[in-house]
Amino acid sequence: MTPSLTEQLRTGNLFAGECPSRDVLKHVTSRWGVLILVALRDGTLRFSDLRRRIGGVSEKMLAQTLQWLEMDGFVDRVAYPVVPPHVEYSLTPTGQQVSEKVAALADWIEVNLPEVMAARQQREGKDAA
Amino acid sequence: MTPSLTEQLRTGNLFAGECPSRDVLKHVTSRWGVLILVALRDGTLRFSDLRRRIGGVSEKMLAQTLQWLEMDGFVDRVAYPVVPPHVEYSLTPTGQQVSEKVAALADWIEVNLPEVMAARQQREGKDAA
DNA sequence: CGGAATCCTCGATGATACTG
DNA sequence: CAGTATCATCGAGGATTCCG
Repeated sequence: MTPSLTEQLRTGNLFAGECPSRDVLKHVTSRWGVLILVALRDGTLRFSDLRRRIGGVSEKMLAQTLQWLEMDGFVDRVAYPVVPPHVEYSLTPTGQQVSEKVAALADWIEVNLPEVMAARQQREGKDAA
Repeated sequence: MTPSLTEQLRTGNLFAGECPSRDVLKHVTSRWGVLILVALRDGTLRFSDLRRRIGGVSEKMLAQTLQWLEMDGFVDRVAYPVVPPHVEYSLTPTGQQVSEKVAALADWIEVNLPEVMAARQQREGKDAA
């Protein structure tokens, strides 16, 4: 309970139901939010680039999730007034920080997927045993 | 595209829509999954402990999310055959690894919440400006 | 106490069509 | 190309009740 002296000032509290930090968490850990943040780590990408890169996203959800992340200050959107439209998305400095954490989680899952799958198998006949 | 020699074997691919890693990500980053994994870092907790600790969870979702995490091998469930029932939840070794990543993200959000809130304010009058 | 079962709501997500 | 608008769907999540 008592925060250590070295602990940074913790303004938000995710365990409190009404804390706005819950919204930020929701955006970042949303189905496509995670993948967008990870994808943009490679650099600036266009809308269609992201769409191709992230398997299964619809245009709608990609646009909406990008807006969430843009509102939270994680993603920077630059639209060039040309025809046809040209819009580039990139991570803000703040966005790079979150994406780092998110990517670490994503990486862990991708690397340790076999162990998780194995664990599920174990559970299969657990009751019967 | 070409993985570095030092890169660990990456079995899963979150960018592929059909990859089972998507399910793991869904469980871990679910609304309550994140908070459960973080809460259990402090040690073994009972069902009711978790319920009190995590503001806003319903019994149903707590139970369901715990089952997801248990199936994935992240959470260990021990039920003592006594009356009234006594069930303890704790992190498995694998679970401790994911929770580490998840907690890092959660911490970042809690600490940097002010900056995110500030970013949102900036966006407020963006169009008008 | 720790659920399981049931019913219900709403938002995330999807599919399609239209536009600057 | 990069959306927006609209309509439809599905499942996460919630409220309530019942049980060992």
